[in-house]
Amino acid sequence: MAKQGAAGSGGGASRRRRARVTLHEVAQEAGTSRSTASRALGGHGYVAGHIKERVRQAADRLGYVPDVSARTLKGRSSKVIGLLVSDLRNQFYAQLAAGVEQTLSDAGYQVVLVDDHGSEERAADGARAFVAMRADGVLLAPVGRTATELLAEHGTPVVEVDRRSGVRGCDAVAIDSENGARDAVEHLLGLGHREIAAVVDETEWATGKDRVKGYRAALRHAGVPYARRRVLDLGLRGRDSAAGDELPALLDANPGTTAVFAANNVVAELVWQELNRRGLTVPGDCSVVSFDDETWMRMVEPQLTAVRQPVFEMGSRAAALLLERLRRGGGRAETLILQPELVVRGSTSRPPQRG
Amino acid sequence: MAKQGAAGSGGGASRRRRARVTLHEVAQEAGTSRSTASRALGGHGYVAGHIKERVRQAADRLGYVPDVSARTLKGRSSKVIGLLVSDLRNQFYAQLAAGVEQTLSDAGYQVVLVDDHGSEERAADGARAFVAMRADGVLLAPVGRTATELLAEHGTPVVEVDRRSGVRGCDAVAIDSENGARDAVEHLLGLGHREIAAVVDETEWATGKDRVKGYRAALRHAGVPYARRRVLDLGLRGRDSAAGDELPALLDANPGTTAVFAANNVVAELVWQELNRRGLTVPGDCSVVSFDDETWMRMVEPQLTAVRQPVFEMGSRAAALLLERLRRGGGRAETLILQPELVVRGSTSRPPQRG
DNA sequence: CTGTTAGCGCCTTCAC
DNA sequence: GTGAAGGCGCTAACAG
Repeated sequence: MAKQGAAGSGGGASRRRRARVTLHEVAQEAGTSRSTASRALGGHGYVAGHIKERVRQAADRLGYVPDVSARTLKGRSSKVIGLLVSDLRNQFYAQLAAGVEQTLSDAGYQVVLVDDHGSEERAADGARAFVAMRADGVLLAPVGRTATELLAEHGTPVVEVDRRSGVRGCDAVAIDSENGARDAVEHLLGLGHREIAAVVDETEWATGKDRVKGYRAALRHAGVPYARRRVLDLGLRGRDSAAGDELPALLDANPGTTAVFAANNVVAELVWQELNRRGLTVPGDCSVVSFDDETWMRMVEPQLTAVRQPVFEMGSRAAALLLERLRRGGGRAETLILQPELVVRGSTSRPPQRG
Repeated sequence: MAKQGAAGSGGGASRRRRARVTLHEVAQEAGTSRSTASRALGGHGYVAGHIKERVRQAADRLGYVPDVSARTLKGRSSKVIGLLVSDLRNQFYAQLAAGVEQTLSDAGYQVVLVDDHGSEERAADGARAFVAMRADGVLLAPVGRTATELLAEHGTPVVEVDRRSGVRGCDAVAIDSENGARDAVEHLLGLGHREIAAVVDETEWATGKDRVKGYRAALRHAGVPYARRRVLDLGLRGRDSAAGDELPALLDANPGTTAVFAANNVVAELVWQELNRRGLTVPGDCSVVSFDDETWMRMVEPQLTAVRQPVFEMGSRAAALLLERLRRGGGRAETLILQPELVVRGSTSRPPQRG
């Protein structure tokens, strides 16, 4: 699989790390004291114009880059924000991270990324690392509550993204899952579907719970009876294993099913594949709606009807909220709810006529 | 789109950041000096067993977390590695980042993520930030050479991923693009195709250049003439705009085209959509091979024949190579070439018979 | 306007 | 075995 290639032009990697250029040397080069040099570069306090210029040039000439550790230690902000996601390979989190990164780097912050792979322990380790680095704040996408608590303990400002753990009221940004799910299911009901299955990942957090809530609300509102056996909770196992046989079992147990509501991109993928495997046509035999709209859903034929979540935006909004909190300091915790949007495409139609 | 939600349980976010617990306080609590406490926690030097225990407990009780800035300043490693990618929204880079993150966090390092959005300037800023943070090393995925040069200048170890800029021979990990492309095109030739179009993103870096090279090598080897007009270089514009009309123009100008080689996931997407738009069936009217295998390629019908790259692995290998370099210090620069693998699926078949 | 002084939190000699 | 002292690089007081 891998072979050792020819080495590069050589010698390069062997160059020893050069001694770092410090403010002291810049000052010497410019013929001033360190504090003056500091002021000249930092732009604070009084410095004569020509001196400032001289220092700047010296810094440039020497390739001076201020040392963040020293600055941070001195008590100023670290300009670091922690970002904890639970699976970067999932496009959802990748988009989220991209949104976060953009906003933060525009504001001059650095993003430290931790992927906990759904492990509460890794999440806690990440949180500790953020504290150790004196992160100015942290963004937390779904993980347990230990990380949140740990950070709260240390007084690090936290914004939760895509879920609300309810720990101390810290700030949060989330999608209106209940509403989105309700829209999706009402769309199916409006087309005439009555036996609608729901496939979920987890129902422990608000995210999953609310989607089921929305599903039930839509049914109730339409006077369609809710049946527990039509709801499958894969319990995060779906993420690793190939969902085993629970999904097939669901379909087998409910042969009358004419539509499936998939509560996120991971389960949508499983549903789509299972229907294909069975040779069922979509939407002819079975309609499908997904909560979350990924690339592949617009590439397949028919394209999937989906609840589009502004994921990138959610990331940048969360980052902005955190920055705002840093600026303002205290104050009431805020929760921002973003509305998703149902995009009707080809995977939903009227249910097949019963023979 | 967004509305202000109800505030949380209140007061939480307003808690002022508590004064950080320092080694000094731990020492006091344990009734020792700071140096002893330091040794006890660090596990270096001589400390009496019971004292060590006492210090540990004190630290626990107080929730002590050592300060990285101070440690870094003191001259020890920052335990930070920079990661620069050019587009986190692209699954390719997200996977790469995931691989990097996993390996580094397993090794106790923190990952600072910068997304330069293809801008050389942002890349340079990122590089400077890495230097400022005293990053122990940096991983660079495609960007110009300024970032690499800047880091080399400061003596920061760099591993280039998915491309080789050739700057000083720094370490690199890449996919064998030429071979992969050649495999893909030979597969098409083997099926009987003669008029094969190639669509590329860029030909400035080894990555794109080598894929075209592989394409040409396959043709040459099969004695099929190479025609410049069958090669389209979208020049990274494809990433932003909807590829404008260059792709349609390519197909119009080469009506005899029976197969397309798409040099990466971005162009593959464009090609797939364009063929669909034209109502051409795949592979009936036109075969398609993609370099890079994304989720959607296995969801569509027919599934795409693709050159699978071990992207996640490339990330973790690059990270491992960097760690190795940090351990060893100097030595010859190394380049690791990973072999991709052609996965034949449904989007390729024999060319249509000419009427 | 500029230089001197002090100290952020940690670790590492060096004496005891 | 343990404590005292110094300094990493920077900046905020304070003198001058």
